[in-house]
Amino acid sequence: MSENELNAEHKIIEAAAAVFVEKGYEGARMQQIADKAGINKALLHYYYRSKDLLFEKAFLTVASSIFSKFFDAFNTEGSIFEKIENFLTLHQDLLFKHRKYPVFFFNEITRKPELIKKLISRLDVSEKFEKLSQQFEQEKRDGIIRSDIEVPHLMVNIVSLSVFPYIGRPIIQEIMSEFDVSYEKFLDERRSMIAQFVINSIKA
Amino acid sequence: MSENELNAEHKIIEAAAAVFVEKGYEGARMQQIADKAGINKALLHYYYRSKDLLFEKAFLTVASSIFSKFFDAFNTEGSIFEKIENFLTLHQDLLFKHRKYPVFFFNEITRKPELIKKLISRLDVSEKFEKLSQQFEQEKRDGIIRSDIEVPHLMVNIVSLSVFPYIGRPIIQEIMSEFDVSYEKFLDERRSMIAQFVINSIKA
DNA sequence: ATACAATTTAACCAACTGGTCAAAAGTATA
DNA sequence: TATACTTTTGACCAGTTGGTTAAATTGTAT
Repeated sequence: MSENELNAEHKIIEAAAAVFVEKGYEGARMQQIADKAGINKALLHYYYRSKDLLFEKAFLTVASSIFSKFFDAFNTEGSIFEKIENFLTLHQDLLFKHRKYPVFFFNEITRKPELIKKLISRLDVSEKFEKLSQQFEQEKRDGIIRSDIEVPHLMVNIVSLSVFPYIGRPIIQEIMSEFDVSYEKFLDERRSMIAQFVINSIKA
Repeated sequence: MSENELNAEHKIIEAAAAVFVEKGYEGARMQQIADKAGINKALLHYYYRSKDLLFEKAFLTVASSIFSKFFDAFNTEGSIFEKIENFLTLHQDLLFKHRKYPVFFFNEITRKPELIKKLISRLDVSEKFEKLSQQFEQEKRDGIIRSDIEVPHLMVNIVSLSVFPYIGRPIIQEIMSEFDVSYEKFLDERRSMIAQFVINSIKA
């Protein structure tokens, strides 16, 4: 088996992920997934039994791969400000590469919240967040960031600012186009702006 | 016709909006909408021809009602900081009341971006944003907010911070539950935190 | 070459979906 | 009350959907 001639099992997951992200669970069709994978529809059921199980497998595969990268960004050398910048660079790169993923992801976990428990138990989220949280608390004690900063809020703020322009893209882009602002340029500006905005608001 | 005995046309829109928000366009069933409205399925088509047209009518009705309120918050007396606080209070009240709306809204406009043009032309968005933008620029010239603040980014930042905890609720809530943080409390804390966070980062 | 298991397919199916239609029920007008 | 209209309904339909099955094909070990 060569590297680009994947086996059916793997081809199916790739095709399923692409179709599910594009159309959502309800809008996706098993036939379309089979076509994209270049196989017969019955083979989908041979390997993954049902649409539900195929979705879960594809969802968890892609989500695990993406989320595990997020934590890596904080396991780098440097100050807390540099780490925030590292995370945002990685986050923005991934968002740029997978523009449709955020809306898909948040829609599906809202439709079926059990997915989150399965995703979290795959990655070692608790432990990683614990470390991250302690790091922020240390920076507070060291007087590097403001002592009234609540760490959970700060983390949510950083992700919010980074991901929302991709979730709300159609409406923000349309409004901005009326003011002749290019959305590509807008997104690019945000790369440095967000870090600046966050750091401004937390530095002691 | 009494006030709570609505006519069929109106009952249908209310039922449609509820089912569409709950299940999304693809997941919603005409039969379920008819049941919720307490009428026959054929009557849906009698009034609104097709699922597509019914969806568009229900979507635009609800979205227009919500969005028009947003602009009101900025047409109040007081400093720019008070206006930001006003907007965030209203925004958070609406989000609390319609928790499932954001994910529905952003999913549907991603699926069908034409909806945005129709929504924007209904409200007088261009004019309202122009006014709002000029107001921010004036505050910059008056030295009340930092002169390097880009207004479009600031507006997106404010909305991002406010709405994201409702979009990402399932995953944030699950992670926080592992650290014994109540999500209700977390959302409540954000009401004052967001305004503080934004003002910290823009005040001159 | 043969037997056996794993993979892949074409054909099929029952359930469901959005949508139609002709008839019935209701309502106003003369 | 007879007439013309709008509103509401039950029954129905064609197309689509996820899923099944038995047979064919391929791979593999003996």
